[in-house]
Amino acid sequence: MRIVINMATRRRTPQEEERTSDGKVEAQAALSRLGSWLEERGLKHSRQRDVIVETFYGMGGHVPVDGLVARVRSLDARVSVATVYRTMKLLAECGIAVPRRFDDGQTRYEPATGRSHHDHLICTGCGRIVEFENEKIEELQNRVARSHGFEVESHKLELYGRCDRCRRGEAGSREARP
Amino acid sequence: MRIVINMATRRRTPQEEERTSDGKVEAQAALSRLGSWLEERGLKHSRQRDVIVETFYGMGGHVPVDGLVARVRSLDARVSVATVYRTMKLLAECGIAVPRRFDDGQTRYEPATGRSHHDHLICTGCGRIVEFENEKIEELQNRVARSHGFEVESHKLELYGRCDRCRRGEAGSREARP
DNA sequence: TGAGATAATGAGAATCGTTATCAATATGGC
DNA sequence: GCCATATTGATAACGATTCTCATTATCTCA
Repeated sequence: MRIVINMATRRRTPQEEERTSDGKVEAQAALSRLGSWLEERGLKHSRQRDVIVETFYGMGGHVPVDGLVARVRSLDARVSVATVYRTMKLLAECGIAVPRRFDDGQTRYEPATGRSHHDHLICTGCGRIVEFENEKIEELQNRVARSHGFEVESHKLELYGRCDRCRRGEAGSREARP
Repeated sequence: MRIVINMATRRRTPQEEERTSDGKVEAQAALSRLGSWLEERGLKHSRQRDVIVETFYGMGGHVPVDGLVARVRSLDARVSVATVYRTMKLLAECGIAVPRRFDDGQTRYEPATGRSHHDHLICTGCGRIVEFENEKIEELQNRVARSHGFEVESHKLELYGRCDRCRRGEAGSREARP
C-alpha cells in the first residue's frame, strides 16, 4: 500500500494552531529538549542531528524514514542513512517523536511534542491518513483488557477504508493501490 | 518482541469445541474447500499443499510462517520455504486462513473457517496472545470513521499490556522482553 | 495409458527496510 | 589545543518475504 500524508481534515489543537507553516517553532523546542536530554546523559550534539530534527519538523506528520533521508540529503548530501535511523530512534527515546508502523512495512514518525494520543484512519484508495481521538473506545479497550486480566500499556488502532473523496468517483484518488 | 501462542483463556465457539486436539476435522474441511477452490480456477493440487494445510491446522492459532516451515519440514524435509509462503498466501486468498501482522515484524496465520472476527490482546511480558470480540468498539469505530467521511473496510486493534500472570511476580513470565 | 500443456515446486538470488561493524571524525571539557 | 569518547559514514549483514527459472508434478484428452 502506498500511503501519503495529509492532515488537513484533522482538528488542530491550540498548540498546533500556533505552529508556523514549516514547523520552525516546534523544531526549536524539540532541539532544546533534545539538547538537555543529551547533556543529562553526557552525550554530544551534532550538526547532523540538528538538520534531521529541523527537517523532520518541517515535514508535518507521519514521515517515512526514506522520505526524511531524501529531504535531509537535499540539504546536506553527506548525511548517511544510518544516522537518520539512529537519530529517529533517539528522538523516539527522548519523547520527541513517535514511531508508527502501518501495514506497508515501513516505519513512520510523527512529532510528539504537545500532542495527545490519537489513532488513525487510513484510506485504502489514496493512502491519506487522518487522525482521530475517541475516549469511549479507549475506555472500552481498558475494560475489555481488564476483563481478561490484562493491564493495557499501549495499543494500536487503525481503521482501513475508503475516504469520501475516493468513494465518489476515483477522481480524487491520484493513485489507487497496486 | 517475542510472541508465544496460547488461546487457553479465550472462550471457544461451539464449532471450536468440536475440534479434535490436532485439528484434523478442520483440516479436512479446509482441504476439501481448497480442493474445489482450485478446481474452479483450473489450478492443480499437490502433496505439499496437503501437508501444509494439515500441519497448519494441527498447530492451533497465530502460527508464524517460520514455525510452520519447521514443522512441515519435520514431516517432509523437501518442502521449500517458498512453497510454504506461497501456500499460505493461497489459503488467505481462498478464505481458509487469515494473515495477522503484530509488532514483531513477522506474519502469522490463523485458521479462518467458522470463526468470527476478533481482535487481540498481547502480553508484553510473555508474549501470550488472547483473542476478544467487542461489538461496541466496532460500532464506535464505524461511527468515528463515518464522521470523517470514511467507510471502514477492515481494521486492526491490538492491545499491548501485561497479563495477570506476568503482573503478579515475574514468575509466570519465562522470558521477559529483551 | 501416455503425451502434451501447464501449474507447482525447489534452490537460491534478489529485495526491502533496518541494524551492526568499524575505522575515521567530531565534540566537549579541561 | 589535547584527549577521551561519542558520533559518523560506508558498507556489510540481517530477517522476512518474494522472485526467477529450470525441473517436476498434475491434469486432460485422446
